[in-house]
Amino acid sequence: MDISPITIPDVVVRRLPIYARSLAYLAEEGIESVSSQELGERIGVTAAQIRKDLSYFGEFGKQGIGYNVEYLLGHIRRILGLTDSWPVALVGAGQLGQAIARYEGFSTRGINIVGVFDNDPDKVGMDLGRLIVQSYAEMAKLIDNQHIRLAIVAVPASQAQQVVDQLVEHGVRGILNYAPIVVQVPDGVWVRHIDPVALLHSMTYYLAREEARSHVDQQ
Amino acid sequence: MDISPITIPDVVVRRLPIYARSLAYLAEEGIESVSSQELGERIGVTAAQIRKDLSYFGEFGKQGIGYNVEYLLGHIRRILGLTDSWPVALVGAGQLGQAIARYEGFSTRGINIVGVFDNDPDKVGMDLGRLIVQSYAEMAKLIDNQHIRLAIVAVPASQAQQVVDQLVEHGVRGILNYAPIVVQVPDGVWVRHIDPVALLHSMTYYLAREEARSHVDQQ
DNA sequence: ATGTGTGAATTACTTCACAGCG
DNA sequence: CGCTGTGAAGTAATTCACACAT
Repeated sequence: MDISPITIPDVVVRRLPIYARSLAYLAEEGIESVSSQELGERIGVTAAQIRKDLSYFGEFGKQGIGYNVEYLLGHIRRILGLTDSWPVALVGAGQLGQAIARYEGFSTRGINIVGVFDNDPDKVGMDLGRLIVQSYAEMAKLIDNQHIRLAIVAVPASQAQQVVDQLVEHGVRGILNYAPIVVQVPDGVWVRHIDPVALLHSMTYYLAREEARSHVDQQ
Repeated sequence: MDISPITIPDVVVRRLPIYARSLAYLAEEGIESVSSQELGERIGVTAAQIRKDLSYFGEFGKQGIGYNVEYLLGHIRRILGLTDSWPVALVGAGQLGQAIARYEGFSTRGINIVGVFDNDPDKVGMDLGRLIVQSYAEMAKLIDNQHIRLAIVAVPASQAQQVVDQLVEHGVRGILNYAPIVVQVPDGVWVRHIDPVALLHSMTYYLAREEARSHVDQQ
């Protein structure tokens, strides 16, 4: 029934934003052309990987030259659906939620936080500069009315699942989850997790082994 | 020269902290035993994957029963080097750095932020509750004296590389980088990146396609 | 010359499926 | 029985290497 034959591997989709990010810096620097080799060195992937990844979507380079930075960046942005900015609901107005709400780096990259929500009555009404914390009731209305598809969850782990359930119920289809818990969502809903502690733990593994090794070496 | 034959795939190492996190919740709930099936359902991986991952490190389960939660958790913590807490330097005392400094979830999981540093004279001296912002000169001293191996970088992209260079120079071997740039490090130094915008962009890809599809369907 | 785009080869990762143990 | 641990089988992802375009 569906015509599109090949689905793009998720690993590739996850790399595209990194390519876009690096290309944006190159554009800022006024660099007009870049080879897969050069781009790869900047972001720590092989040239072949970049070429292969891009080949899923078309032919954007010129043999013997490389890629036109603006041209490729425009294409990747279009592929990622970043031609318009995306309205995003932010749930949780604690330390982390406040920092996210105040972070300037979202709007410059097509992410527009349109509401901050918390169920703590003490937080509702709080002024976060550009935004004022609202209740969950307002959240439901906003998502419905403005057709919000993306949300950031920055609530404690104990509340994350029920918040996600509510978001999904109202039509959110992509969730960036800062709570240290794997949330369950139905098919068709995307979740990405951010757990800084888990990332640190995946490094302590190597550091602990290195530490042990160097002690042995000293014997 | 080295005896250890098989090196563990990094994907496996990255999953261990997720297993540990989930096991810690199970322990809190008072659950004593868990099967790979049950654990897998909680965290969204297959039972076979969990068993295979664990098999790299030993045999921790009992046939017909499953895994003792405390026992397995203890083993994973030991594997990850989490028997003692890790001292960590935090660089950058902006909105994000402040939120990280105040976050309670580090200390409960073996990560102890022992210093916050910023090169902005206006920020140095700032009271962040448990910690006071110090200068980069103090940072170098602390890393040297306390033998700090882990750092969190929460400075603007433009400063990230030079901060990382300094950290590495003083002996830091694991870096959690919040700056939206891929930093270059020598061999033997580990870096993990957190870029919420890139994660959101990897979801807009799917949402944009879904959106387009539903419009076609309506014709 | 230089650097893309891509099938083929390789390597890495996941899942299967079942022997064996409690 | 139920569920682990694990070789074998099956997928997926990456890298190679080269024809071809500029």
